[in-house]
Amino acid sequence: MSTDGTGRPGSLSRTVGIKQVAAHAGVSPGTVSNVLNRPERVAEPTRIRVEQAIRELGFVRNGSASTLRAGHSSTIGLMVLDLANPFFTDVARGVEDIASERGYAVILSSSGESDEREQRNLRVLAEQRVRGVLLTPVGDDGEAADRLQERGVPVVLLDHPTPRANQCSVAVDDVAGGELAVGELLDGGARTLAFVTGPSVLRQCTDRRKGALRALRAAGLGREVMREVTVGAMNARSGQEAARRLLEAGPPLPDAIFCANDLLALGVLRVLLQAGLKVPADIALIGYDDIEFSAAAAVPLSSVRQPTYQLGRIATELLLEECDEAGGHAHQQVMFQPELVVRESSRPASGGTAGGTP
Amino acid sequence: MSTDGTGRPGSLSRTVGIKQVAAHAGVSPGTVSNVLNRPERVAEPTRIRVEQAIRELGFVRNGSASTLRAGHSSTIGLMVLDLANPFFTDVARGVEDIASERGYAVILSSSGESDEREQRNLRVLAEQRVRGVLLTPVGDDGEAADRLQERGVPVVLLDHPTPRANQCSVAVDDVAGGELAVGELLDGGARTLAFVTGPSVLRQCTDRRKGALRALRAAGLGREVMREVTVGAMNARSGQEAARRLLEAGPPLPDAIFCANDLLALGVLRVLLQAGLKVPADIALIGYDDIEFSAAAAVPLSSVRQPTYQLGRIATELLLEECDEAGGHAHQQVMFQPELVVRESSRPASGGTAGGTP
DNA sequence: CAGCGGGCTTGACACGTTTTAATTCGGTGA
DNA sequence: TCACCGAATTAAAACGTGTCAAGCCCGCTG
Repeated sequence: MSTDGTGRPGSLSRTVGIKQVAAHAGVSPGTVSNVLNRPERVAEPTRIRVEQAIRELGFVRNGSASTLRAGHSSTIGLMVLDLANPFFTDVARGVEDIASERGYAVILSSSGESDEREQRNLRVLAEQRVRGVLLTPVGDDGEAADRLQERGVPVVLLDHPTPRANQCSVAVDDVAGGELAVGELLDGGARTLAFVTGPSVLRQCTDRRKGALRALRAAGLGREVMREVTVGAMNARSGQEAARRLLEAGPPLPDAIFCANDLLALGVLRVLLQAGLKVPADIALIGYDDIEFSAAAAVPLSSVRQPTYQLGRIATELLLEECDEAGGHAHQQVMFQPELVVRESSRPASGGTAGGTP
Repeated sequence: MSTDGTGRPGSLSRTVGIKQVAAHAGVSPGTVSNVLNRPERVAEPTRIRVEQAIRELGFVRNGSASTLRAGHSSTIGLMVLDLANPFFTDVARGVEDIASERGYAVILSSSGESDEREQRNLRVLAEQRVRGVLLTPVGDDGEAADRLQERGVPVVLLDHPTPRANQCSVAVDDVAGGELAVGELLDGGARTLAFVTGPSVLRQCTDRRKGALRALRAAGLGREVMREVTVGAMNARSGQEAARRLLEAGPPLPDAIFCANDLLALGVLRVLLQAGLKVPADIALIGYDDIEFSAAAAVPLSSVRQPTYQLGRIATELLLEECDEAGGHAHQQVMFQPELVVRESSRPASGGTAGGTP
């Protein structure tokens, strides 16, 4: 009874490893490893015996040892700007679906729009020797991505286009989106605007602004008709702050407000309504992302829809392709087009049940 | 420029490990390890030399090797029911704040309310040899937690009370919360109710139901006045489905609806308004969790607030305490009390300023 | 029957870090 | 002068798995 195969009668046989399994099944450790990694190479009866031993001992493979030996783990990192933003949780769903389909696990991480936290968390991913990283970067310089790639970690930029040919990216045309949004507001009759936006280090913000300006130009308006309100984060709380600043600024309120995302817009909406303003009659409003809650807001929010879930899926597919095919991988820059979703918040004139694009 | 310090000009610098650093600094690998883990044990000048070598070579420690040697990593796992639920992302914020404060990284994972995914993801965490796990379990039997604990992985149950004295848990009294919610509806004059809820494997659902029934009893009403609508998931889409089922069921609509969480409630609200019903005049509504979007809904949603962020913080503190103090850790079961938040959706009598849809 | 080849299995080493015991070295008290 | 001390550093032995060359067994062919 004392011969449990470990040869260490004195100590309680703690961690069960590949060796214990091997002893219990009467094979060598190498064979157990083969059962785990290339089952086709091992004869049926042996395989079954080993699998049974695995079950009986409750063996779970030690990922660190695997990773150490292989040089990389079977995990990918996903770094987003804000986990509390439904946009990113939708993306994450797409990522997880594809990854788990292919046998990869996902380490989810959020930079909270902070450069410093981005760096810290990327370092953790690097220490974990993740197989690859999906990154929505805070800054625009791509330095973080470069450092990882130099180290041999494939990176796919997520919701961030890149001009460089040596990396993959998946994004949505935010300039076009901004143009759509402001175009809609102008179509609704607005002549003065406000643009509520987050930190300018976020490409999403600057691109959507660029699109907004383009729409103004197309309508023959100067950029001076658009007041800009910049806040520190792209969430509802900051949206409220922005709206308060707008209201405090004085009576000549803009005809309409374009918010760089829906969270900001929901915050703005809340303060406007509390102030007794009618949306869109007194002031029109449009957001960006078309998160689920926008449709259910106090005034259903017009927005710009992105293929969120697809974004995550495609990015993950590209990343895993890059991981699997060592050299022969052609980098791609994928760009989706956004879609205008008109609800009640953007059009004072057309109060229609059957909204939709003209 | 070709002399990058590695001495291998031809190939892209091989993986730089502790050995390369040691060679570059003219010390032994052991000393480098000491610099990383117990800097106080190494003399000032050597330490500085090593630190410089680390910077020059761009060394990042190989986490798998550390983990392998130590037997466990410096990461904790956080497994929630649904990442798309703002309740859980708030909790996650609390977890991350404490964890990173203590030098731990967090692996975020979601079971999507699926038993199978919970198991699969817990296995991944086990393979990664996480230091401990924060778990909001899908089932009620605690079997998953047991298996981990047997393997020596500390587990703290999150948003899930436990009667067992051998594990920690942090939770909010959902029975009391359910009672508060239905009490509010009854106070508003409702005499017939509907309870919209998710799968009964979720303790949150069954406890809130229990509280609801308790409130009915307290008001001298029988449980037959409360119709139950059970859907497959606790999100807005399922809420919409529930509301449709309620409407299709026929004319004698209940006076009020209690939803097991705010996502369900938002979905319900949307369908009710689309059907031309006035909330709360025609039908009152209350949710649970008090997520941020509830206050901004078409009809501001009454709800039951939980100390979400605190939940994450306390749970993490307990977990890390259990990890650090090997034996001398006293298990605790923490239970918070929820708080009723009354807005417009729950009281037909107390007329709000603005109502329903335009 | 010898030789051969193919399918399975084995054994041993390497991965990068931590840790323990051992070593060096200059200094100090007896 | 010597033994001894403490501080700083080193050498070497793990940790559990994957890999790969080598070995084994068996049936088949010449």
